[in-house]
Formats: sequence, C-alpha cells, structure tokens
Amino acid sequence: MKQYTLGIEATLEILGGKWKALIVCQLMSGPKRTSELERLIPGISQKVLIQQLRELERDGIVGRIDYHQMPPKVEYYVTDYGKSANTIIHVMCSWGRENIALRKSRGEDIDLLEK
Amino acid sequence: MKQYTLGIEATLEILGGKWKALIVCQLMSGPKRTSELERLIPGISQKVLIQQLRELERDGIVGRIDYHQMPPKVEYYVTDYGKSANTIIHVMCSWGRENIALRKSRGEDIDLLEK
DNA sequence: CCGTATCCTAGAAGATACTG
DNA sequence: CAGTATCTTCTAGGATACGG
Repeated sequence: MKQYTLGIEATLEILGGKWKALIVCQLMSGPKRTSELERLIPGISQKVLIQQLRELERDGIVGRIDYHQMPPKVEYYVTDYGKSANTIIHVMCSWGRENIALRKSRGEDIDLLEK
Repeated sequence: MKQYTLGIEATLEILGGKWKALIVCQLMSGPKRTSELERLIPGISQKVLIQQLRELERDGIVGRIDYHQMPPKVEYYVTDYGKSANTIIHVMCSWGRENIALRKSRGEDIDLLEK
C-alpha cells in the first residue's frame, strides 16, 4: 500500500524532475516530433528525452503517434488527461518569468529567451 | 550570463526537487518549528530538511525566526514573496489529490492521508 | 529520424554521531 | 531542540556508440 500524506507528492512523482514539466510545457502548444522536442529543449539528451516521454506516457500525460514511415516519423502530444495539468504548467511558467524579471531588476546577470 | 529558455526552469530551480514544494506547502498554513516540520514530513531527514530550508531562505521564499531561548526555539514561515507561489503549491496539491483519487478508483493500492 | 544499450559520474539524499 | 559534520548510498541524468 502506497501512502501519500499530501496530494503534492503525487504531482511531483509525475511531473517532477529536471525535464518533465518542461517537456509537457512544450507539448502544450501542440504535438511535436522527437527531433523538434530535442531542439526546443536545449541541453536534454536524446536518451533522457525518450525516457521521460515513456514515463509521461505511462502516467497518461502524453500520447505517442507512430506514422510508420521511412524515415521514421513519430509525434508526441498531451492527452486529455494531461491537459488537466495545464494550470500547473501555466502557473509555473508565469511565476518563473516574474521571478527572473525580479532578479534581473536586482542586477543579476540572467536572461530569459521566452517572450 | 545565465540563460533560461522558459520561465518554468527558474521555478524548478527554486521549488523543484523532492522536498521543497512539500515544505513550502506545510508552511503555507502558518509558521512551524523545525521539529514540527520533521513530524509533518515523514521520511525527510533532519539534515536534508535544514538544507532545503536554507536554500528556500536564500531564494527569498521562507524566513527564519530564532527566539534565542534555551532550549532552542526556531520558526520558519513563508515570506511575502514566497506567498506569491501560493497558487503553484495549491494547484499542485489539488491536482495530485485528484490524480490519487483517479488511480484509486482504478484499483491501485494507494491512499492519501490528507483530507 | 527514432530509439536502444552501455557505461559512467555528480550530486541528492540517507544514516549516524556529535555539539551548544 | 536545532543544527553541524562525516560518511555512505543511490539514482537521475549525461556521454557515447550503435541499429532499424
């Protein structure tokens, strides 16, 4: 029997870690091919990207479409259930933006590419 | 120059990891003593708790009050700025609760103590 | 292009003991 | 009670090479 003391623990299991929220965030704007995701998420390795996608798939957050073409074409998308996490992702994005703006106004040498 | 591609990255730096959101969540309901937090967050070690609190302090999310008593009494609280993360924490809690309820209804052997 | 298989390492986290 | 200091363990994530 798995025990949770707070709901937030489940959220962290599913969307926590260094990359998952970032991946879902990118997919929120529409389906993407593997190579697109790799490009959109600088610093992530192919292995880790696929690994995280598999876990998000297992948890019902994203889906996978294989077009069975040659050369291969595969797309990932946010499932209906995954879309229920839209608010979390959105709020994390905007809070982060504000945090960066704040630190920047204090003279920190940081920058945000996202507009 | 530190570069971010999306705001969400900053959020993850500050509130990501296994424990931080959980700690802030507990503090949202009011200031707590170190020992209270230890009790409220099963599984966390004292070392890790203090460590995470120090980082949250450095990032302006929580504050620390030392009452200079003997035996020692110290309280941690969410700063005004930290309260701006209230929505994130709240949404993560409720999404997680629903996720657990969903999985439970599917027969998974899990339980949530939080009511 | 998409994915797998290895190997490897940094750092997060656990265990324990010890101070004021 | 609050906090520090070590030491150890563990695993998420990184690097690289290869295959359909």
